[in-house]
Formats: sequence, C-alpha cells, structure tokens
Amino acid sequence: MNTEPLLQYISKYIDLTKDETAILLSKLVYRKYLKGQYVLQQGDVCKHACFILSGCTKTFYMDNKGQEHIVVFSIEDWWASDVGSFITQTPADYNVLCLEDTELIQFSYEATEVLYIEIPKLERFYRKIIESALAASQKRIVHNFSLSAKERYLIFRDSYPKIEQRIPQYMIASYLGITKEFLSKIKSQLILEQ
Amino acid sequence: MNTEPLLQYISKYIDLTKDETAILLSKLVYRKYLKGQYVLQQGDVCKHACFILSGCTKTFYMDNKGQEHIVVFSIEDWWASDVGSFITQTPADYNVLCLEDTELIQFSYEATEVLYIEIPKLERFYRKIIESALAASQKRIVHNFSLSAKERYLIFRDSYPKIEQRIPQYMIASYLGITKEFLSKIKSQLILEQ
DNA sequence: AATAAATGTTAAACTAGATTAATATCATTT
DNA sequence: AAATGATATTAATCTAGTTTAACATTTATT
Repeated sequence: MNTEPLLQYISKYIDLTKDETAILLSKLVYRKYLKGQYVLQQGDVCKHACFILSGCTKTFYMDNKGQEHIVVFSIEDWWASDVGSFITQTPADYNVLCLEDTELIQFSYEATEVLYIEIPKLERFYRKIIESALAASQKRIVHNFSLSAKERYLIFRDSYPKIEQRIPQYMIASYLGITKEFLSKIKSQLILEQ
Repeated sequence: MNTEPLLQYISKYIDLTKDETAILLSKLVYRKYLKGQYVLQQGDVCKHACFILSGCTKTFYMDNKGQEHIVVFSIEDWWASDVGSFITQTPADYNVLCLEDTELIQFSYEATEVLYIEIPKLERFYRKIIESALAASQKRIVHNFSLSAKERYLIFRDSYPKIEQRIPQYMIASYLGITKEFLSKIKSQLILEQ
C-alpha cells in the first residue's frame, strides 16, 4: 500500500519517530473497493475508520420514507466512517458507498485502541481532526438555517470545486438538502444572472 | 469553586491520580456571570472552554440580516464555547450568552496546551467528548433535512425535557430553525391531536 | 450506430413554513 | 392596581422549495 499520503497527512499534526511509524503501519490494512460497493451499511457496526488514498465516497442516511440524505462526500486525503457508530461500536445510522473505485487504509477499532496506548501522541492527532470536523459540522448547521438554497449551493461550489465535477448533480442536491429539480432551477437562474 | 461536578464528569472517561487532579485544578479558573452577560461575543477569539457548574447559556449566530440562530443550549455538566474559534484561536462565529446566572470553570487555551503535555490522558478525555459532540452534530444535520419542524420539536422535547422548561419558546423556535409563530401553531396542533 | 440506462431540464400545481400585524397573556416594577 | 415590557397566540397573505410528470441530453452497452 502507498502509505505516503497518510504519513504526510499525519505529519501536519504530530511528529512520529521511525519506530512509531513502523508500529502504526503494522496495524493498518489496505483495502480496495469498486464503484458501487459499500464501505459501511446502516445497521452494521462501523468497525473501521477509513483514510482515502484514491477515489470518492458518499456518506448518506436513508430515512423511513425511503429518501436518501447525503451527509458528506469524501475524497483523497480525507476520512470516511460513521463517527457515532465507530466510537460507541453500535449500529451505524449512515451508509458509506463508493462513487468511484476507491483505495483506502483501514484503522480498525481494536487497532486504534491499541495504537492510542502504544503511541499516545495519536490521541492528539485524532483529537485535532475531530475538532475541525466538529467546527465544520456546526458551521453547516448554521448555514442550513440562515442561508437560502442558492447561497448554500454557491458556498458548496466554492468550497469543494474538485468534488462538484466528479459527482452527479442530483447527489449534490441531496447534500444541499433540496430536490434535483430545484437545484436545476437555481443553476439556470445563475446562468441568466451573469 | 465546587470542582466536584467536573471531576465526576471527567471520571466517566478517564482515571486521574491525586497528583494529576491537583495539577488540573491548579490551571482552572472559576467564573460567575449574571443573566444577560456574554461569555463570548462573535468576532472575539474564544479564549476559554467553559464547563458549566450551574445556570444556562445559549450559543447563537447573528446572520447578516440581523437574525439570531441558536446552535445549542448548555446547562450544568456541559460545555459552552466556540470549538472552531478555540482550536484555531481565530475570531468566533458564535456568541455565548447567559440565560440565567451562570457559574462555570474556565479552561484557557494556554492551560489546555500545558495540560495536554503534563497529563496526556486528557487528550483522550477531550477526544472522547468531541467525538460525541460530532456524532450529535451530524445527527442534527440529518434530522434537519429529513424531519418536519413538528418531528424536530418532538425530538427536542423528548431529548431535553429539562431545558424546555427553563427557556422561552421563541428561543426554542430559533434552535429548531423555525419562527416562533410556527412553533406556536405546531403546539396548538399537538394539543388538538391528543 | 442503435439502444438502453442514467442524468438533467422545464413547467404547473401544491405545501410547509415565513411574514406581517393585531391581540392576548404573564411577570415585574412603581 | 396600573403600567410597562417581555412572551405567546391567532389569522391572513405570501414565498421558497416540493411534487409530479413529461421531455431532453448524456453516457454506457451491445
């Protein structure tokens, strides 16, 4: 497995010695999924936090009316998992599905528990990642309340230009919390405006 | 200051020795606010993570149309701060205002940095808290998309029965992301139904 | 190249929730 | 007990976003 992207990523937060790096890598598992495969299905326990090397996933929730709601898209150098399920080892609320062939590195729950003890620094690393994810999540709640669908779309487009091009429009609508028809309307409006 | 509630709370996640507890307490500051006072104002840097001993705060965001959006209510045994601002030490997006006279324990940013080094176990403690907060925040995003205002109100009422009684209805409406008039309508509907 | 499958657009009718505005209730102060 | 300010209700009108349904376009498959 190509561990460079992960080590690079970790080094932004903490410094690992050679020995520590060796321990870390010995606990990790490489896994490749094909487009259309599930990394996690709601109802199953999320046994791995996954660091994406290549490809793209959507994390979504299927409500009791059978409607799909996309929580987040994940691409290279980011994570895919159901945090709630992973930390409590209880059934997941979310599905993680590959939108492209996807290579990732799995941190199993057991491995993280051991790693936190063997390399306490990793607590700090993981804490920092989760802190930023929480800040982003809270900002999204506020945006959903205070901004119109059009404003939210513009922010999404600016924040994730790379993602927009790789993903069908109806999924972006689901991420924004609107229908595909309405997103289509917004886009044609934007074209008229400029 | 009465440190019992905090120590009790921490002990749910990690075990501290007497020495560690002493170090921890030596870095903390007790602070009392009156009803109506700000613990944090948007634009200021969030210099403290605050553990609430008594009282109640609202964390809210004032949008550019002058509208207030409540992100969270915090009471005894919970935290109040702007995580994003605190971890990056950049200006806050949120305000934290006391809805009652409020006693709290301040963890300054500098103190937490020192404490993480002196008592590495605290990384684990804080990581776990943040993880649950993230899981809760993600669940809220999905709820806001997939549930009607009425369903969201019922979930709020069930999840935070203690909070509902202490807080004016128009603030609960703001937390739910609806107008006070519409919440009023929902409540009268619920009365008719039963 | 032809067909099927997936994705995107348009427009009309509809609804959850917002806005406005008037009135009612409750708590606090004088 | 009257008066003030804060909170809550009700009803009419309005709008952002949904639903339904028909059609258009792009992509993948044979």
